Amino acid sequence: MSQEQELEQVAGHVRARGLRWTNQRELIVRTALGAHDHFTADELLERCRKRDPNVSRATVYRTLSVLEAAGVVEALEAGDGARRFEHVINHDHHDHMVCTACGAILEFHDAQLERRQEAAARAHGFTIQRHSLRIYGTCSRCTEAVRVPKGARSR
Amino acid sequence: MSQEQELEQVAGHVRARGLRWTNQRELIVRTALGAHDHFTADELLERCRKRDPNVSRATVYRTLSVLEAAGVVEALEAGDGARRFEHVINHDHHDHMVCTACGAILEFHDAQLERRQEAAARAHGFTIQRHSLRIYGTCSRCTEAVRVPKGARSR
DNA sequence: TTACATGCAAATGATTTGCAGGGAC
DNA sequence: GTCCCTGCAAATCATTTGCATGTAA
Repeated sequence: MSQEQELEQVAGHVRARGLRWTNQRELIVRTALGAHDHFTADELLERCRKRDPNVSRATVYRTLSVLEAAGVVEALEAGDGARRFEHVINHDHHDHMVCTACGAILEFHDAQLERRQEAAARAHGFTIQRHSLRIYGTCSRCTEAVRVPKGARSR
Repeated sequence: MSQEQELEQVAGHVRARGLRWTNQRELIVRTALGAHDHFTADELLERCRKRDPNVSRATVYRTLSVLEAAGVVEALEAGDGARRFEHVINHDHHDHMVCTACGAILEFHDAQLERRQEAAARAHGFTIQRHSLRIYGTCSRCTEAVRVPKGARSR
């Protein structure tokens, strides 16, 4: 699915909620869809401002709320101060491994893991809406750098 | 293990790091060990102040950092604004289900789930330090309340 | 004696909000 | 025309920090 089609899809979600589809929202969504990383609200603001320096920080935050409620983006706590977002439109669900050495975020998916979670929830009479699994540790590069500090480069 | 013994153990951890064991720290640790819930820094402060109204908020935050580094408490993001803590001294590791309706936090443990996570990490060359799994949804009581709203009580 | 700890108040940083004007539908 | 949206600045809220003083070890 092209990004233009995704944009239309998001516009639909927004309008379906009786909300307005504005230039700012289009710019913000376009920028978010174009991001291939886990960005903070502030990073998104900076990227939007390269196209339109007048977008306000408040609008970015407000739009992120709308998008989160509409299931267009998801937040994850990476451990640094701010929340990070990723767009999940037409993306399969995945979990994250966060490298505490270099900050890298790896995405991974394990069907069996998902099933165990569902089973655990069921066993407690709990109805799952969503879940958040983050594994903290060191990525292969950073683990290697500690073990063999020869060619180790910082950060 | 009695709480007094746990207290001694924590005091040992703190002293082992070359840090001081003060009256404030004892009060804070005693209060944290006596808590059977997932408390915020501010809630802990309030509870401490019932015994000694002079404890400062800064000291509670600073002590929580020390305790977290020493592995005495662990933080979890419950989704509401503030971080919540629980003491994990002599407690087995567990994950959490957070009820988005009433705010209840259920603890659960699933050995197979843990093993799958380790396997996933291994497959990516990732070295695990710790992990955080939270399942959001509605607890059995709240799910029931929606399904059979007869005796439903608001919250 | 010497670091480390404490209380207070001020600083920080992310996020939210009140308000007056603008724009989507 | 009616509500919703936007930008701005100010407000919030959790958490951190500078500093002078206190105190474990």
